Amino acid sequence: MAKQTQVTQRELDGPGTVGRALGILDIVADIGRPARASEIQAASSLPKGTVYRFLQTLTDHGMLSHDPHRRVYFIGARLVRLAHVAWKQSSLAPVAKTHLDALASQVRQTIHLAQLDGGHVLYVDKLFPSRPVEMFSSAGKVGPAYCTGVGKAMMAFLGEDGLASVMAQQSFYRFTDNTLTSPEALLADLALIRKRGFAIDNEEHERGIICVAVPILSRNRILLGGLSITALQGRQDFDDLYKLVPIMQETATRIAADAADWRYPEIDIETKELGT
Amino acid sequence: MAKQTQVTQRELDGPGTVGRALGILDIVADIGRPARASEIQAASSLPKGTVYRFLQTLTDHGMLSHDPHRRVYFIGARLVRLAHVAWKQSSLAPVAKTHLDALASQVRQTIHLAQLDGGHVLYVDKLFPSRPVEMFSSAGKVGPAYCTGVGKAMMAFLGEDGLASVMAQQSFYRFTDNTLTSPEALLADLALIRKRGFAIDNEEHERGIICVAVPILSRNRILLGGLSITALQGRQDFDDLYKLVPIMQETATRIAADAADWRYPEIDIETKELGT
DNA sequence: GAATAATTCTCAATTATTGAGATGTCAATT
DNA sequence: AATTGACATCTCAATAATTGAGAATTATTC
Repeated sequence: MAKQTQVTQRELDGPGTVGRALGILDIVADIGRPARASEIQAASSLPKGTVYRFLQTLTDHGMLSHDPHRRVYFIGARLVRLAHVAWKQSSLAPVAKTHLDALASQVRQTIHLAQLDGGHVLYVDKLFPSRPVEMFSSAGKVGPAYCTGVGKAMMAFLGEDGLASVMAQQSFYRFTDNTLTSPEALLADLALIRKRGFAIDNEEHERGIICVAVPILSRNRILLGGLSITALQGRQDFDDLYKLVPIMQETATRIAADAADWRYPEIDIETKELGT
Repeated sequence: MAKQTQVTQRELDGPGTVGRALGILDIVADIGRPARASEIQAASSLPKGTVYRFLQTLTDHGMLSHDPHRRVYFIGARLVRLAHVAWKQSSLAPVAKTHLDALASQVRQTIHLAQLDGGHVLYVDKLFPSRPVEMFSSAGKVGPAYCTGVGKAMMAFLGEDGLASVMAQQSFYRFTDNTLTSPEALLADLALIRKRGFAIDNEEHERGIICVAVPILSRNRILLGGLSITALQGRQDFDDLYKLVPIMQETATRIAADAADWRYPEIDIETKELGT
């Protein structure tokens, strides 16, 4: 139960067999390493037999893998396949790629592309100018919404209903001295962000890390995602970052425009080229 | 129903609510683009009501996303998060990374890292020397096993039971003139591969593409994955590729050795560093 | 090798799933 | 505009699958 990975407990009880099964899946993902059945059952609120049965079912269906030797279960490779599809069709990353590349070549700083998922920030792409890109290693990571630049930038442009739901899922854990730890403080900041059009993170999540972030909004102002540029406190200050906001906003606009056209292509020819 | 994406129909009937739900998930993934409910229901063998209910359930749980305007469902972003975990803990990619980088810098050719999943080849990493790396865009892709280098390299070193199951899932669709289109031909090739220790793909999947591939085997000869180097027919021939086999095998050995140590770390400190 | 923990199995009661059809909703067409 | 047809959602009683406590089995620890 690491503070970071605080994924709001999904409803594991009541009706809904599939919901419960997916809950097990989440528990395994939260544990984040191969886990024993007993451990998983302890983390769940379900009776022994049920959990063991679910583990078998999920394993049979490839959602989990099972190492009989060590007697551990872990997230199965089948999900990697599903994720490929997910990432391609349900994330902004493919659409944003060219625009982010362009941005990266200009600003030469770490850029994150993120979306909201279940009240948390889901990073779908990351550009780090010096090192090449690390594959999934950053895409797929989740982070808190209330204390990150992208998180706040996105929350600020959420509809009333959506915002309420996301707010309810924030833990307000104090990561640093600057972390906003109350709904009131956060809402105040969100109002400001909405007004000026971008968010800042002043070491609220991690000491020494500051960033600016802008939302990515569709033409009809629907929130699509967020985009941030990160810097190390000391090496750069907010005055430097502020200068980047216009170009970031322009990038966001371009991404949104492309997203409108590309998000639901009628025919999606799978990139033919593939090795062997 | 593209020929490429021929994923064997999973059991959608009989007992097993979760199985059926996951089947729906697969159907959506197979379609590969946002799909209407009716389309999904048609692809399934389940009655209307059931499918619609599953779609709602899966959407509620974030496995699918739903665009009410266009009335389409598509794979949800939540899977991207799960996949991050999957990729990290259930794929060879993180472990293999350094070794593949080393290999890439020496051979300067396209390298694929793959694993077997449900009878198909699941690519978990790809190194393309010239362009940097494209994120998920290649990881997560699936390909046929019977007509690709890695696929055959892996099949050749499968246990009897495992091989039977994988064989049963091959479509033997003829992609090119060289494609092996019968179990017999394939088995003969597998015997040869087992003997000499590596596989070749002589334009069996795609015209003009040739490759060599080696299996990645644990110390106790358990199949972990496969590794291939691709070339364009004409620019290079097999004599060139054969020269690479030793270094590939050495890389495979190193990966296997690391995998034994790293695959199930007791404590897995999530890479702390993460933007904002 | 005994003791303890972890996992699998058993089985009747229960309850959630089912699915055919009726109802509601949207979009295109005449 | 109004009608049509396709699509999506909802209803509800019968059914069949899930459930879960506990026993039996298997591994692991001391």
